[in-house]
Order: sequence, then structure tokens, then C-alpha cells
Amino acid sequence: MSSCPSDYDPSESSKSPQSIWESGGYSSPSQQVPQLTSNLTELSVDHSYRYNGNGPYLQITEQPQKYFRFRYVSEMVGTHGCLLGKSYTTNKVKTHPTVELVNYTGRALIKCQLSQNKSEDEHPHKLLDEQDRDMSHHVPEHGSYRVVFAGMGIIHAAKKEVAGWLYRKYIQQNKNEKFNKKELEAHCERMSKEIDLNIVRLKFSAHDIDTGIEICRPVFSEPIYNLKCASTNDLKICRISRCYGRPRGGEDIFIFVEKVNKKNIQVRFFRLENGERTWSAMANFLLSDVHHQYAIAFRTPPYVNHQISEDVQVFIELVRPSDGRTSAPMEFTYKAEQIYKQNKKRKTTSSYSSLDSSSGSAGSIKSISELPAPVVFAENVSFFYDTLLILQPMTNL
Amino acid sequence: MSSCPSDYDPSESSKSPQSIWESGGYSSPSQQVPQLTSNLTELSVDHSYRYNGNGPYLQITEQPQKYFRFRYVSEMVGTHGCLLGKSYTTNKVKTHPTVELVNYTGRALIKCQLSQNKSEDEHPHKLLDEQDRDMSHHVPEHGSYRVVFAGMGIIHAAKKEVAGWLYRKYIQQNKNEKFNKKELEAHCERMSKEIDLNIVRLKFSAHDIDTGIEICRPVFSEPIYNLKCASTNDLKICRISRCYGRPRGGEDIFIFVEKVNKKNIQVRFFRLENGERTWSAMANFLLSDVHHQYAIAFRTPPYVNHQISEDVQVFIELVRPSDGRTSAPMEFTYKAEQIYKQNKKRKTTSSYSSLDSSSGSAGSIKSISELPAPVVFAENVSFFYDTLLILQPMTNL
DNA sequence: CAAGGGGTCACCCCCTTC
DNA sequence: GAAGGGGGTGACCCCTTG
Repeated sequence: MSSCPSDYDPSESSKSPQSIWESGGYSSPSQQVPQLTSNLTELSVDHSYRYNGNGPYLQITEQPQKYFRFRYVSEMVGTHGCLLGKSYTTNKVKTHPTVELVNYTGRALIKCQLSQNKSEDEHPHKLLDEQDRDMSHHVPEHGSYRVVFAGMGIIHAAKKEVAGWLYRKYIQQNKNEKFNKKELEAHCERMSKEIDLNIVRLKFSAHDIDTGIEICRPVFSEPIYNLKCASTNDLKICRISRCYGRPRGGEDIFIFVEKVNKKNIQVRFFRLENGERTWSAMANFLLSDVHHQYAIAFRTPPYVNHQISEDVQVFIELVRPSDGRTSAPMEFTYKAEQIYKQNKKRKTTSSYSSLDSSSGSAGSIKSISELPAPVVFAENVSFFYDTLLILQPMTNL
Repeated sequence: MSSCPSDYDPSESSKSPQSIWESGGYSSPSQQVPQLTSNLTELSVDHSYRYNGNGPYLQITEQPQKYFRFRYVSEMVGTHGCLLGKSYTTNKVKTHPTVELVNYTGRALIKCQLSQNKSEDEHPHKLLDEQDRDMSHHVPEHGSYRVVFAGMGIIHAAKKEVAGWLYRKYIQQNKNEKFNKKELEAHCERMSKEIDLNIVRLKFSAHDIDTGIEICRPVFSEPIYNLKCASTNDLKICRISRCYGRPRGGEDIFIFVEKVNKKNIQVRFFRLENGERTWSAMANFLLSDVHHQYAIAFRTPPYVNHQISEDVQVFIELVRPSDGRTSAPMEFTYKAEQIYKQNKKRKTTSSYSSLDSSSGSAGSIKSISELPAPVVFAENVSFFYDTLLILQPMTNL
């Protein structure tokens, strides 16, 4: 297994408790390939595709995009775009998941199916290709073993259908065995809860065109996450109420974010120097500061050094503890305070505790060029140069 | 009708296109009262309850609360609280909708049903009282004609069931008539769309205990709005990113709000002097500034006078154009700018157009006591007195 | 139309307080 | 536990833009 030449190594991912019920066989009702085996532990036909150094193998040359919206059948009235290739995210040229059969000369059938993420078992969701078939398989053209899977969609199975689907699958694969109906139902019910309906992988397999026997081990794509789910979606900071602050921290910032789970979200500040994170700190907020999954009010963390003599550019990102995933970072600047800028190192701590008198400003911004690029509101800038009116007379006193 | 002594006047509210299908009769399957009439235009039995100056009448002595969450049957597993009286919102003493039969001496049956808002027709939603019956009716104790309706809930009918409900209602009320099935279905389908499922009224009626005949005109409560609906719910500003700004406006503020509809929401600034709104202005924002129904980023409007010499306390409120309803106001302060405070009235307009150099502060706050009470974040205050550090050295130059 | 989105309906749970 | 709320989720239904 570890000798598989694919760049994706699924070796750590076949420990699902599902295996005994799912087995390794394919159960598509509409496929030409006969039922291969109903017991994965035997691996009786699997010997043929053990990679031996120069045998045929499948290679994914274009991974699918990482995030995609899984659609319910009821949403399939029109079209909503298909699964694109990963490189589309960077270059704007549309690609599609692509697989290549290497070291093979005969005719072959390349199939694509949905697999679970934590195991290699079939996923209850369905692939929908352009022709509205529920399973997608392509014959490579003569001479080329590269197959582009264009026009695929991921059809979200209804949650409550999953247990029944597992049950029927088991019955069909174990026709001769006897079983306790109640027990099997309960088991399928439990198993259905183990399947993550918001992550799938593409499983590509190559088959002899006549016998249907697998030519080599199947390959699995990188996981595809459901774009419309708060636990797997893309994290994003959409807007920020201000993108500068004092090194001492403790200031309130409001951010607008894409759907998050209040119990599974953090806001991290970090500094990047030569590509390395030299400092990081979590922003402070309570569960109740997460407003309906779409906005967060938090307190800025203090920077490592409160007495910086120059502005420090840092970044803010969302972090989802459950999977460690982070959002694209937003820029944030810790503004050097005037007294430290001018090398006045006098102690000022005592004045912090005074509440009764103060004059206020939002920071100590000396020049518009020090400000981070206005990532969200270009108009925010007006906020700064307008205050010229106020401070000029004062400094001229 | 206008001579009805009830403090609620429903005279403008019986113009629904539903009338011909719904008619004025009651169609509860479990009631003792026989079908009265199937044609409201006749009003054949209605003469009995025409108020003639000293006849009996019904009077609502406690209106129902204005906002209440309508629950689906599926949500009725436990209990989720019942419909309270309107005065509960102000005093914290629990009351319930209450009605009184005046100028009557015999025994009577007082019933409560749900009616639509724009017409007096029955509402597809159901009343659920303590005993889980789908209709509520109380007999007044001897000597007292005041009835307290406690323990009622409003059961939300499924939207797709409404057309069928209308259809069955019509069939039952017009047993002898012949009709075109297709046409009637289409009509009911259309009619069902006219019923607002997020507003109901309570309809109280008084009946002779033996004959079931109505003793007087029924009374209708003030409308009750579904608390969980973005077009009828309570508007609320939950949080604000800052509650002060410059008189010229144009500053960005983020607010967290309860569910709003982006096409049906405005942010209004206004000034209150001796209880009168002496100034008001709408904040500026685009549809895209409303973030997923729960947050709004807007630009402050300029105050009527840019050159105020003293801080001006105003208010911010949400406004829903569709029904004119507003949220509780939040305090906001237009801070007088330093130059005008010190009576320096020199022209400074030319410097507005300069972009290349500026030094900034958020305003010209001179004293913490000028700040509005911290409505949301008490800790916001630290923001101000901390800046003491920055400005003090500058003004002392 | 295609390709993306966002909102909504019902329903399902989860908290708090006693 | 019940009572009295509240928030989140699956499935579905729309709407913008080109």
C-alpha cells in the first residue's frame, strides 16, 4: 500500500468501523461491472492491482477544488456549476478533476465514484455528471490515458436516508447470509452517524473493459468540503471595524465573518517575519460575542512588546480548532505610541488607572502611508485625513 | 360598527378577498355551535349582536403580547411558554389576554379563536391551550363576566397545508353547491398566498350557552406578530462598534442586529428635544452592507450643523419600511470639534481636499464625562482614557 | 439560460432557571 | 426533572449576475 506511486497516501485512512458493512465492492445498480467481492478482508481480486514497481497505476493530475457546495436533489432543477479543478482557485483557467492511467496499454474503463473521507468506503452522496446519471465512468480515448471528469456535481443525500441506504447495501451484498433485522437496523442507524456528510473524496478506478476487473489500485483525491456547512466551509473575515490599534491591546473590534460555529472558532493575531510566525496571540471573546454565526466582537490581544517605537504590521485570522483550518489573514497594525516613538521612556503606568479625565483619539497615526492597505473599506481613509482639521491647530499652539 | 364600544376598532379590516371562501361562520369540527351561515354578506344572524346603545358587548381588558413565537406542532414536545398579556412587557407581573362581557346577565360561553389580521376570517394557525385542545373556550363563572385566557399557544400551520385547509373548509361549508374542482383548487392555492402566516389576532366571541348564538359582536385583539420572522419580529440593535462621531458624518459604524431583511431595513439617526424629533437623517449603506441578516455596516449621516460648539446627543434606531416599525434607540453623540468649541470660526474647507498628509484621531473628545453612557460595552471606556498618553505630550508642546 | 448565491421553512435541538 | 425560552440544522426555495 505504501508503495503506491500516487502522490496521495491514503494509508492512514482505512480504519472506519463501517468496513464490515460496506465492504470493498461497488454497489451501483446501473453499472456494467459485476459485483466483485463482498468481503474486503479477503482481497481475493485485489492481488491484480498490487503495485509491483512497473505495473499500471492511476495518478491524479488535477485534484478537485477543495470547497464545493453539495446540492440536494431538489436543488437540481437548473444547473449550479460543476466540480472544478484545484488549480482553478489560483489561475483563473477552468480545469476539472483529471486522472491518468500510467504503464498500461490495453483498453480500459476509468470510473469515478464518491468515497468517504476517513475510510475508502462508498459515500452515501451521489455523483451527478452532465448526463444526469448517478454514476460517472469514462472510457479513455485510444492512445491517451488521461481522463478529464468535467460536469460532475455532488448530490447531497438526505441525512435520514443514510441508515436505510446502508441497510439495503448490506442486504444486497450479503444475500445468502442470515441476520437479525432489528440488530442490523440498529447497527446501520449507528453507522450512519459516523459518516461525515460534509466531506467526500473522489475515488478513481481503472477496469478492464471486458471483464470489469480492476487494473490497479484505485486512487483517492484530496478531500472535498461542503461549502455550505459551518464545520467544513471556508473561513473568511469579510469586514473589520478597524485595522489598527495600540500595542497594549484590549480594544474592541467587530468583524463580519462567513458562517462560523460559536463553539468552534478563534481569532488569532500573528506576526510574520521572513515567512515565519514569530509571534501569535488569541483575541479574547466570549461565546456570546459571536453574533448569530456571522459576526464576532472581540478584544485585541496585547502585542508582545507594549513599548514599540515603530508600528508593527501583524495579521488576524480565524482559526477553527476542530480541524485547524484558518481563514485568509487580514492586516492589522499595532501603532507605536507617541511617547515611545520619541524615545521618551518615562513610566506612565499610573495614568492608566485614572478614569476621571482624558482626552481621546483612536490611536497615534502620524501619516496615511503608515496605514495598512484598506482591505475592506477604501473609504475608511477619509476617516484619517479628515482629522487633520482637528489636530493641526492643536500642534500649532 | 363604528358604534361598537370596544376600544379596538376593526372597521378598516374586513376587505379580504378571502371572504367568499371563508365566510363568517365557524368551522371548528369540535364545537357545539351549529354552522351559522355560509354567507357573510347576508349577516342573517348577525343582527342579534348589533350594538344598540345598551346591549351586551365584549371588551378586551388585557391585550395579548405583541410579539410571540409561533411554534410548529413538531416543536410542541415540551412546553415553551404561553401567550401573555401586553402589560407584562412593562410591569413584570404575568398577565394573560383577558376579555369581559358587559351588559349581560344570563349564562354565556366565551370563546377564543385565531383570526387573520387583514380580515375577520379564521386563521389557518391553531390555538393550543393547556389541555392540548385545538380550540379554546371558557364559560364565565357565575357573577363574573371577565375571562382570563391563560396557557394558550399559537401553533404554526405548515405553509403547504394552507391551500388544502381552505379547500376542505369551503367544501364543508358549501356541501350542496357544485363546483369545479380544478378551479377551486387553483383559487385556494392563490388565496393561501394572501394569508399572512406571521400575524394573527385573537377573536373573542360570546355565545348563548344553550343555543350557541352569538350574544354580541365578537371583538378582535391587537395583532400578534411572530417573533421568529424577519418581517414581523422585534427590531433590535444588539451592539454598536462606536457610539460617538464627528458632526460631518461619513464614518463607518458596524452594528449587530437581530434578524433583518436587507431589502427592508433602514438606520435612522434622530434628535429628541422635549420629546419631539427635531432632526432626523438616514444612515447610508448598500444592500451588500447588510451582512447575512444579522449585521450592518453603515456610514454616519452628517448632523444638521457641522460646526456644533457642544456635543449633541442623538439616537440611532432601526426602521422597517414595510410596517414602519422601529427598534429601541441606541444613544449616539456627535462630538463638537475642537476648533468650533473654542469659537474659532475660520474657514477650513480647503484642507478637506488634501489627501497626501494627515495626522489622525477619531474625534475631539475632551472629557470622558462627555461620552454617552456605555450602552453595550462598558469596557469601551478604556479606549478613551488610554489615549491620554498620546495627546498629552502633543498639546503640551 | 448557466453559474453562483442567499434566504426560508420546518424542524431539531440547546440553554437557562426553578 | 419541568417550564420557558433560545439558537442551529437540514432540506428546500429563491435571487442575482453574466
